[in-house]
Amino acid sequence: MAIQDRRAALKTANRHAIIVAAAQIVSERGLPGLTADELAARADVSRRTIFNHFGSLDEIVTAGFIEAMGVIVEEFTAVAEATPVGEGTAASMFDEIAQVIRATDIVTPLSRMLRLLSPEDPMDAHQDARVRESLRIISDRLAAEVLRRHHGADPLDVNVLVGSLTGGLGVVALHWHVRTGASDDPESRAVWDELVDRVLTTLRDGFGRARD
Amino acid sequence: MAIQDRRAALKTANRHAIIVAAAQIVSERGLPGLTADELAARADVSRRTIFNHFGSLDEIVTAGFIEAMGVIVEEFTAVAEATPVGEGTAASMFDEIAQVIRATDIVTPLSRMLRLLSPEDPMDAHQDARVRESLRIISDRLAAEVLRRHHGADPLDVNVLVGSLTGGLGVVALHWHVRTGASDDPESRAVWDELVDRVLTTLRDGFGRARD
DNA sequence: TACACTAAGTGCATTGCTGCACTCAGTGCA
DNA sequence: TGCACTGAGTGCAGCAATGCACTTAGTGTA
Repeated sequence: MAIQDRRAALKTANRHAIIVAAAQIVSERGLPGLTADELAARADVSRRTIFNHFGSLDEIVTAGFIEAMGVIVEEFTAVAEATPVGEGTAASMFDEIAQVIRATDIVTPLSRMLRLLSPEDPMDAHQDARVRESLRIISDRLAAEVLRRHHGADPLDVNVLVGSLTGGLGVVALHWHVRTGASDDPESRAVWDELVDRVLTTLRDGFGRARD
Repeated sequence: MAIQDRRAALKTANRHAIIVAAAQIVSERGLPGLTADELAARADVSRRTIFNHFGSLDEIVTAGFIEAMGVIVEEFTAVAEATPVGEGTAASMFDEIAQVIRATDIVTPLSRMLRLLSPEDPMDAHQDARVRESLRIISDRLAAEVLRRHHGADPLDVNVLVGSLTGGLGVVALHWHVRTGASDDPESRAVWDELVDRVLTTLRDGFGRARD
């Protein structure tokens, strides 16, 4: 990692300041409360600078999303690395991933992320795309981790496994958002755990055995 | 006073940061301790920027001197404006100025200024020029204030009066520097007051009556 | 319905900062 | 005494931020 010169450092810092300021404003007032002028003032840059870094206000919100996403990925990685390697069967790989998912604090960053979405219509196409993108990132990361641990595993199997899991997680996330408003409190966390358990159990036992 | 745009504001702030940082470094290590690299780091600008603003390191020290000078002038002005106007005789004008001088906290800024000078040789020509310049500024300011208050006063009389006073003050300042190292503490302040009293008394009573 | 206003976004020129390479002067050491 | 090193200062080009004017789209009001 090369040492940044002052220019690169300033550019990076300003980009970050814009993202952070946007997230704060949206958090306080919602998306309609985000204006370029106020964002510039809060980020301590000129308005023109905002558009030097980003094509639109919407893009900044997405960048905030991706940053929060990065937090989840980091957590996943740390927990995954601390999770014992199993036998390499499909079931043991599933259990490893399930363990990682359960052991990772997803609610904190997810709550922050989902609050960046419009509260009125969490299911609209644009925001759905954001959630999908996030899940693709997580999926890739998890698959890479599993393949790293199990050299002999068939990549297709792994990707199907991981894809199914994260697909289920995506549904959970949106369902949880609708149900709890993505607030971060003991009740919403209980709901999250319950929903996660449900999906993990269903996927582990298979859909053919569901709801005996 | 026009509102500065961000560029002008940054330029001003950087210039000031350089001056302040230089004063700090010199205060801690003396003039030989001032290097462009360290100054840049402390002022949080690039080294090249320093020379965008100033022609030399020496010029920065002088700028710091002039800034401290500005503080003295401001104090003088404030105290002078709060001092009652006398009858307009030479004696009363002298007393007004003497009152201003006594009522003004000169030691604080002067201590800071003199510490910017080389501690080894406070009397060398280059630094002497700085002190002279400072006294000329004060002298001009005082003379202007006296003439403002006394429209009927002869400018020559006023300038002789003020010039003699500030000349005497200059000697006091350097003598005080040699004697106390320009440190700012109760002892050095007592020395300052004693020296000032001495000069004021001598000038008020005249040299012919000194040391009865 | 037309107009005025507001705010996002764009184009372009300017500004001050910055990086880099260089010169010069001073210093220390073999 | 010559050389290597260090640090102040200089020249020049590039960079990112900035200012400013403009366009476009959306909204509200008469």
